[in-house]
Amino acid sequence: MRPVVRQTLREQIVDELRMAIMSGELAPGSPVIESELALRFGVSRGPLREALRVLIDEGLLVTKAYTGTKVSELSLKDVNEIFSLRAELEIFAFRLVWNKRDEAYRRELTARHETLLASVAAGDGEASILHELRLHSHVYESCGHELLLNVWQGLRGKLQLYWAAHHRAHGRRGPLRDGHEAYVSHALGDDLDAMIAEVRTHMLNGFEKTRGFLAERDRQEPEIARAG
Amino acid sequence: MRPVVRQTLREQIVDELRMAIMSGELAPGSPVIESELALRFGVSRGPLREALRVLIDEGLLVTKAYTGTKVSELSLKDVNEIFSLRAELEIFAFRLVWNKRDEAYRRELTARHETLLASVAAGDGEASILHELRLHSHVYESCGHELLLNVWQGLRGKLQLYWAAHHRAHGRRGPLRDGHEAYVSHALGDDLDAMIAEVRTHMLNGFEKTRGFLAERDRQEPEIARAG
DNA sequence: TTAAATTTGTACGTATGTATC
DNA sequence: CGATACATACGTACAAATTTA
Repeated sequence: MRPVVRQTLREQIVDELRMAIMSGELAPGSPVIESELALRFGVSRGPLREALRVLIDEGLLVTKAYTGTKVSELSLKDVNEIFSLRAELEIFAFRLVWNKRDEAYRRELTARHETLLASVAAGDGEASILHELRLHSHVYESCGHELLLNVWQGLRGKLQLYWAAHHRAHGRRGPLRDGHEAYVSHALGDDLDAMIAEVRTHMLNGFEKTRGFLAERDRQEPEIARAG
Repeated sequence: MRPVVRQTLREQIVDELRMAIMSGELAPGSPVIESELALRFGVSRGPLREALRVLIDEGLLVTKAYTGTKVSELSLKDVNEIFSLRAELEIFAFRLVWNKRDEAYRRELTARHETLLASVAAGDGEASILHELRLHSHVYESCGHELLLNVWQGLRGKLQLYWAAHHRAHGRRGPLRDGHEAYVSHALGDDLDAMIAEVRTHMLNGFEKTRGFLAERDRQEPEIARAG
């Protein structure tokens, strides 16, 4: 017999909804109506409302009392703040892990990079997003600082939400590039200061690469021009 | 007439419960039974469960499915992680605000320090906890980084929960000291590197001051010795 | 195994605030 | 401005699932 799903309904709903949001299946700005979702998931409104509350607290949904709930839309300021804070957190994580790096650390980091390279080579944008985040997660998982890992996972969700939207908007046309050779080689090397500099450069690049897209998006839909 | 409380019941419950937890009225480890609370607050299970979910996500409550919920108990590792992460975040905040400090910044910082000094002089431990956290909050509020402020407020809640327990355990005996003269004077000064060094020292001191208490507590209650 | 305690889930109704016509 | 539609917010009552003693 199977383990019968040892999760509460709320937990299952949270997982499925989070997946749907972060994959872009539920696009940023989409209305999220609890009565509809309850029907779709085949559950009552109680556990569904609790699941929504979890995602609201995570920042993946935004809600206004008595009015409605929708998937978060990230502003340029949000993305800037995510990248700038990420730089500090990731540098801290590398400082913590630096002298504890062992063979397992190096193997796993290399493996994740190769997985990323494979998805990039295959032109799979969806997978590339996941694998890039998985590559960066490695240092947080390795540094032994649970609180830091938690904070990172909160940022990670919003980043993935943004990138999924980015990817959907730009389609899967065009070749992907990796851009993590320096990151990985420094993370395996012996120069901590160089690693720190690389993280700062990497985050700046990440922000610059994305600001153009957001600026364009906000120009195309300046105010939604009161159109329903 | 007053604005009639423009809050939902859930928001009111979250605020009141958070206050009760952080003030120590609900001690760490205390069981939290939703049917009891619903009765006490005079509300139904719906909004109460949603309020509990918010506090669980904040880390102030811990829960196990189908079993129960209780107020979080911080371990030595938790406190260590909070202080170490805090150092990084607060240094980042000072970097951001450093060249934007104006007269309002200096006035407010000085005012908060004087408020703290007053409560210390009055021997009011409860108030001193709040005012110390308020003093440290200032740089996060001033730096213009909303995400950073959010992360800090998450940490702040757990810190306050811990300190309230600390204060209750040690009683209000003994004189309090402030220890923020160097912090404030550097925060008003012109040497950013000195400020950064001071933050690191300050956090180390904060952790060292508290580790003794936690070690003692864990020695007194080693395993709760299967006593109900 | 049973029983108790607690959470978890369902169903349905009403109230309230918001937005829009 | 008023009326109305809509979605959330809240309440009650009951049933089911899970863990622990």
